Amino acid sequence: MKNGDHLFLVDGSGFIFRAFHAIPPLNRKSDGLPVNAVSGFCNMLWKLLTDARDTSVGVTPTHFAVIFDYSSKTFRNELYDLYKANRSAPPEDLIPQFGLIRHATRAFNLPCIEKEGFEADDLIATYTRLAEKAGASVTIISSDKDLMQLVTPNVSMYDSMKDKQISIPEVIEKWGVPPEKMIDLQAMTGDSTDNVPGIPGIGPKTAAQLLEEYGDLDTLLARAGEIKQAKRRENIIANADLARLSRQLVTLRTDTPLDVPLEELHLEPQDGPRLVAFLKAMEFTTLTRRVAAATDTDADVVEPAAVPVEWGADARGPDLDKAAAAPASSSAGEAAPAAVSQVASTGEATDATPEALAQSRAALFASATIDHSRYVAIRDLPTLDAWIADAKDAGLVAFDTETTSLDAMQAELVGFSLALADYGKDPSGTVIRAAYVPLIHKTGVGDLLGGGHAENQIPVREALSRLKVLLEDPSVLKVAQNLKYDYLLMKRHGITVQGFDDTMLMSYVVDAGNGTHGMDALSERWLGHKPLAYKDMTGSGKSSVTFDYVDIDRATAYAAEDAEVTLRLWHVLKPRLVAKGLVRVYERLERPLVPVLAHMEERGITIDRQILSRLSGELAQGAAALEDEIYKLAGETFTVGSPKQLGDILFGKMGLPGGSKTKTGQWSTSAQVLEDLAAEGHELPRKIVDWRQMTKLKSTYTDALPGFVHPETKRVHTSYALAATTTGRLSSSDPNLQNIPVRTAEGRKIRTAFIATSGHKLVSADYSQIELRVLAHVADIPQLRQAFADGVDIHAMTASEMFGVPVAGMPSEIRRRAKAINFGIIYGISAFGLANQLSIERSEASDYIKKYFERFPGIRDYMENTKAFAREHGYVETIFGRRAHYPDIRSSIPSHRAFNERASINAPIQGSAADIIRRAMVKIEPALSEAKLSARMLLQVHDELIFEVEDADVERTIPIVVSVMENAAMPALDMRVPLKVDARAAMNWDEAH
DNA sequence: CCCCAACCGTA
DNA sequence: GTACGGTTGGGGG
Repeated sequence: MKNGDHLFLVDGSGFIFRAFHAIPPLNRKSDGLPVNAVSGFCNMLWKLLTDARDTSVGVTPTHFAVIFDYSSKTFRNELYDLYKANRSAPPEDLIPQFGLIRHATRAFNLPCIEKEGFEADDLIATYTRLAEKAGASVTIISSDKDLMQLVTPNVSMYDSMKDKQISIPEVIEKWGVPPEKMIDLQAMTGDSTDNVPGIPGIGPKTAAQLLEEYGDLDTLLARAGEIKQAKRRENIIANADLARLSRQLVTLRTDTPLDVPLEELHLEPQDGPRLVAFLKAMEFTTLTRRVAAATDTDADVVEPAAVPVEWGADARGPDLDKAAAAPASSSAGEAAPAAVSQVASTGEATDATPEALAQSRAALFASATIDHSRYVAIRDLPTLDAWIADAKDAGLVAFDTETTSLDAMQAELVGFSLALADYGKDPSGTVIRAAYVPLIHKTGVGDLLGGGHAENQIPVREALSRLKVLLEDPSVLKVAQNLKYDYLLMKRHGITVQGFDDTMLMSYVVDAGNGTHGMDALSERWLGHKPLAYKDMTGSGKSSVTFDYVDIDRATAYAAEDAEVTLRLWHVLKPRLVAKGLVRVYERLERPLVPVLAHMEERGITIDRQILSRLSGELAQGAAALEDEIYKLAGETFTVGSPKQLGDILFGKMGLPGGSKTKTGQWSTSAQVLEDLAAEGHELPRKIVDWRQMTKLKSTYTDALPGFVHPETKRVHTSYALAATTTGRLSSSDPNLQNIPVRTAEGRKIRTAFIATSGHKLVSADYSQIELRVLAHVADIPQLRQAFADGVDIHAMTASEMFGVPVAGMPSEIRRRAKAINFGIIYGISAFGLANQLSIERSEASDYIKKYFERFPGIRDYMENTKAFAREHGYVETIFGRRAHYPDIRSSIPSHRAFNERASINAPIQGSAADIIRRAMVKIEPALSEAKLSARMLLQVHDELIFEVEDADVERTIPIVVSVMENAAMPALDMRVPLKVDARAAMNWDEAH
């Protein structure tokens, strides 16, 4: 080895642990062998061997080795028998991968180095110093802090998962000390994962500070008596020996006897067939293809290698070894003769009634095997036209799009898939066929530059013109999973889908509360089939590609399968909807909301970035100033945002009385606890509360929102989830516009940044007390009904009933308590919760509840009846018949049971209110267009709708919106309580609200 | 890279 | 005490 050479040393043992946790589970298709870490390892090696210059390492290796730990017992155990004693056994799925990774290393033609009695880190240290002495530079592929002591101007580390080089400045940035002081720092802080003791109470911050002051550990120990803080001084003096022992443990040995001399680490050329054989055995198709291409190997003629699998001490049996050696299954999708897959026959009778036919078809569609090899890619117009004609004949087609993004406003259409059922003479003759229409797939893989347009794809415009005819024909039922996404995407291409069903929403109506409603979950639940994973097509994380870079055969298997699964799910779910009497809920509260929400998302809302940027600056200044004061009060710097560190300061160092504990046993530092401490006159907690508010507003809102401004529309487009909650509420994300601050004056400033475009106003219309009104209706409480009919202050009325105080001149504290009780009722009240909310004794809260039930016995009846209903049926219902399931309501664990009881008391109230605003939303667009008004609905925040309205239309819009909302329950239901809506117009959301 | 815990914003 | 989603810190070993 000579000057200018570059040695790469991979910390194989470190990598495998980190990769195992960092990379999602990946199992070999043919036998389920876990291979996620092996996959990450192979991809990393390949990248370094071919592409190192393009990573942040920036150089090409001349020498290369992978280093492993030999076993857990090393010379360090002789120094300290507890070294690494608290390591638990590795996860079961990791065990076979240890051996596989060594096989992988050899398949890559790289030295695989380990030595009994030494850790990988010692071998790395020894090679590193030898290479350095020879004039070479070294890159250690690891992010382990234990190796940072090796960093010098010639030696750096590389975190391959973050593509981050770790040199001297990075070490200083992270630890506050240069690499040569890392040993002393680690000796002081210790390491709980390796069971290195260190000095108790000294963390990295303190250690760095002490090293800064005293230079090194020995000096510090010698002069420990000078330390001002009494506790710290005693600690260090008492534990000096532990620190010295720890230093021995963390010091890496640079004199490890080497079996493989440095010279033999010289990088040799790849053995293409050998590596391909290994990768084929692992069934890493993408990497196999890449390696085959780069090494000029014909992958088709290479047999998969026979790789033995070691399951460790408690092996799962030899059959896995056999399976491991078996050849990989052939890949799907090449020139299939026909796109048909036979639906399995269950021998069910074919009764003539529609219900019976549907039931027997449901069983058939649920029980077939899915065969990817039968899918076709449609790559010419005549074929597409034929499929569309067949879809029109059938009157039913499953439809799915493939795109470049989860964000429908930014996504580019890459292709689409269709699935059709030909029912045949009787159900057992039914066949499903599915096809994918690739539109803009590229050749080559995404991470190589360029990649041209793949051949034989129908031009997008032609395909869309044919698709438009199908999608806009209301007589053909389009079935999709999460149609809102595809609807919005198609709308952006000038296509308005008409005549559709959505399997996600069907599932949601049937099963809210019973698991999620994504396609993979539904497929497993109803079809017993696990569809191909999107991640397996595109990869994930930094190395992922967009779907247009997935090769067309694989894309066809994936996309056509999605359409087929959707079609099958529809056949299973539709009869269930009928059988449970939920068709009306689906058709009136779910399906019609798809276009309504898609339109709202497409419109978006304007935000004023200047306002946010100014607020951001103010918050940054405020937070920085508070930080200074916080450090001063704490007597040291620390990460204010870390509840753990904060807890140590407040309740350890400063000795303040701790309030509650979190479920992990940490002292809670919640706002409630800090407020209590502040009330006792402590300065620091108040500052923390203020700091938290400022940083919260900054990070969650003022900093984040501008990032959501769409590059073309210049507006913010949230995404509403229709099937995410158990109760029937919507949720909003990316960004969440349902949690924009309003309670504090500081927070409300953020709302001023939500503005109407010029010539327009924002109109906000919100239901007043809708949940209490629903409660008054469902529980039929005379006093509540009367109060709402009379329009009196409901909380004051409650207080008056309970405490005998007249409404006029009601003290605010009494009203506050009544208000908390009213909310508590809606939440399925408990004495514990009410006591917490009001900061009173539980016994006092109990008395309140008792009193409340005496005055409003109908509410106790409602709560008891609801619990009994939930226990009997496993679900509860809203006033419109929507169901929310609570499968754990019969749990034998009292706390779980109580939780489910409270939730099932809340669900009919929250859910009925959600149903009401859903009905309003469905009715509002037709009402506005009937009145020829320009108002456009933009946002929903559970009990509030926000519109953007031309100035001239504002006055006429408000009464229409109010009327639609107040009458939204009708005619389905005549409520015993009036609904009340307040509406206002202004330039921004803060003033309109 | 991903997940959890803690915290906090909304109705 | 209900229902959500987002951010940060910290762990994994």
